[in-house]
Amino acid sequence: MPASRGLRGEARAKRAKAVAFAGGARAAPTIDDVAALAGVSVATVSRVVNEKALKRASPVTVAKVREAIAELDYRPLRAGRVLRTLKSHLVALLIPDITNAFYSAVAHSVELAVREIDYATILCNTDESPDLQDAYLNEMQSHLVRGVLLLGAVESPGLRRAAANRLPIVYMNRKAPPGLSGPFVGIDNYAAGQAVAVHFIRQRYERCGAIHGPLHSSASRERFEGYRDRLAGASVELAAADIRGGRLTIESGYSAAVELLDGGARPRAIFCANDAMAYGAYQRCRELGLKVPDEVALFGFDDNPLNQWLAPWLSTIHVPHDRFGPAVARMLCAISGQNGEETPHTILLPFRLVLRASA
Amino acid sequence: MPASRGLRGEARAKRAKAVAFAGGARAAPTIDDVAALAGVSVATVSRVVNEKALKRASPVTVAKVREAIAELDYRPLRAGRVLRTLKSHLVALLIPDITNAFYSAVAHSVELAVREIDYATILCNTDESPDLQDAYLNEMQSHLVRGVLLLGAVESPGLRRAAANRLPIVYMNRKAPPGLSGPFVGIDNYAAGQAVAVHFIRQRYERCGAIHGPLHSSASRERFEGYRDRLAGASVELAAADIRGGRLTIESGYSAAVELLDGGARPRAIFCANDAMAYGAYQRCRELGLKVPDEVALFGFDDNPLNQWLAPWLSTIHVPHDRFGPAVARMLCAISGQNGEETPHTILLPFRLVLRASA
DNA sequence: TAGTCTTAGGTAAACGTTTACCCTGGCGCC
DNA sequence: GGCGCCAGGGTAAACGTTTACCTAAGACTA
Repeated sequence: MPASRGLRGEARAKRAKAVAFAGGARAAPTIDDVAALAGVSVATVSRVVNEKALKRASPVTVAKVREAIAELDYRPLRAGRVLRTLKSHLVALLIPDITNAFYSAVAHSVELAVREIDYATILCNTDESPDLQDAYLNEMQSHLVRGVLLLGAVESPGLRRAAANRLPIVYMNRKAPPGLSGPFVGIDNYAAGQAVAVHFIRQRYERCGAIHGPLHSSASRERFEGYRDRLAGASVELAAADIRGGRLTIESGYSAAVELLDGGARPRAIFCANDAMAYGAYQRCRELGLKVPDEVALFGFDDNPLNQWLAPWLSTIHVPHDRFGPAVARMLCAISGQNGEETPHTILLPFRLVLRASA
Repeated sequence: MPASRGLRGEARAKRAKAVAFAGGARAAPTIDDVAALAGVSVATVSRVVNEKALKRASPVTVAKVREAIAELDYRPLRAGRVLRTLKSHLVALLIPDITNAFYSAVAHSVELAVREIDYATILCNTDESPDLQDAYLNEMQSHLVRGVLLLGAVESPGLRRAAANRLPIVYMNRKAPPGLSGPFVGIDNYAAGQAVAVHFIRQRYERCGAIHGPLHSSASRERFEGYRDRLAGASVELAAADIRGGRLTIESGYSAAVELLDGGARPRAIFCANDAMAYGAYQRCRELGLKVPDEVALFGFDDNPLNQWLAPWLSTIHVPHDRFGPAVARMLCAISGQNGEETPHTILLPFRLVLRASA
């Protein structure tokens, strides 16, 4: 039925003419324009563009099409492709706070790795808020994202709904909330907590303290539990009075330290849930004139790249932020390529103790 | 012609049946499903969804539609809308390095503000590379982004092409490269550089130095020139020997400081192009046993939020990162709403000197 | 009462792709 | 010579929306 073909052709011709007359911004060329210029059908152009079924076109045809594409500076519109295939080339990165050095390092790694497999990253700051997380989860579904990279998941109704809808979610750093499950990439926080305890034990610190993060976060909880359990196993004192908790911010670390260091007797070493909290604790130590680490040793978590320059007094757990990206990329590939290869359920990254002792 | 209607209906019915049998993941509901359930036409559903021409539906119809939407958990697919309107709800944020504290603070602000006007942000790390910048520029055009927020533009052929294609670009922090123009949001770097000079003059520092950034970046260049010119105006010495340049990294700042502080005589104060470079310079001072700021005063730029805690010795220019987002949002609105309101060509944000002097 | 306006809503085309299917001509095989 | 097969490529439907246009029925006016 050439009617349809004719209509299309006409519409295009009209537009081309309008452009010629108006002399304004050139309307973006479509696949039809390319087909017309190359003297082939749109199907052929599509095949060339997608390098798919390329054997179905003779070399000379391919060349003609390529030439036309170059001449028109043709770029296939994503929306058309998405609508047709019902698959986008987008992933969403949900992140508590891009301002946090550790998270932004992970974001960097993710963006790089994901781009390599030809996806674009939508940045979503959740601010640890369940409502925001849900809003994003909803919106991302309507974008047909290929995956949601959930860095620092929090419990929320929308998360359960999304999981029920089979939205492909990869949990990063923090495992899925209780009752849910899904692929995870991150370190073994429990083991890391234990490692800190072992270090403290080796140092013969007799009285140890802890400033832990929110215990609803598996990451915070496990690193604290590993630390606590290992210490208990070695009969090193971790008194309730030497434990404080808070949010993973500098201010929160400061407040906790204010309480922890008020009396005469104080812990010889404190394990903080992340570097930021350790910075806050450090501030308090300085106010009290306590030398770090000689009088009070602080141990952080994440290893902010700035530590080397600005916090040479801080020992910490190095989390390999640059390996998050490749790991999630692997998972994304496994998820979309349903070809047998099972999606790995967990990718555990190695961590490393970084010991610093400068004044 | 009910044939078309019938076809659609049939297709849907088939799918629904398939789902019922397979019991697998429910296919996402479409606008047709909603229309069918509510007993109205798709046009009506669309009107309700878009709150557009809402007066064209009676309250009872609107209620019916809303109910159906809720029951089906319907979320309109972006791709359909984009294809039809040829407008997306996406903006691209091109950023040299999300890992840099200043840039990530700006990214945070942008994401927040842009989300408020219902856009999603695509994160693109350019790493200051012209090639990467061009690759992104291309890709973003095919995404039909509503705007490209170009933080730290670098010269590149693709940038010129994109500008010629009328891609709406907002230059942030760094102005458009020579020969190009476009809306800009950022501070008056020249004035900021002058302000630092004025401060040094007031402090009666007699010998001043500078570690500047890449001079092809308008931001780096202007802040250096403002500083240099103002110093010259007050006949304060800024000898060529006391000037070094480099990339905006800690390591680069360190190297520059190594050269600047090697001899016996040395500048009393050094203006660094950003905080990171100042951190590097600080490290060198410590190695040389020089007290900061008592023996060597360091001045940075950007005001990393960590400074307060980790670098109390660093005076700096506070750049209001949280105001970038609202500013670009305003520009984006002006760009898309072609209704008379001219796009402001420049939004200058206020800066502020932050003076710190702790040991 | 005929004409005009408004209100409420339906119809179908169009956006740019991809891809299942169809077609045609040439070649090898029996 | 009839047959199947393959390579190369075209046709048109379909993806889910939005929206210009159409319609029908009531309300108002002259």
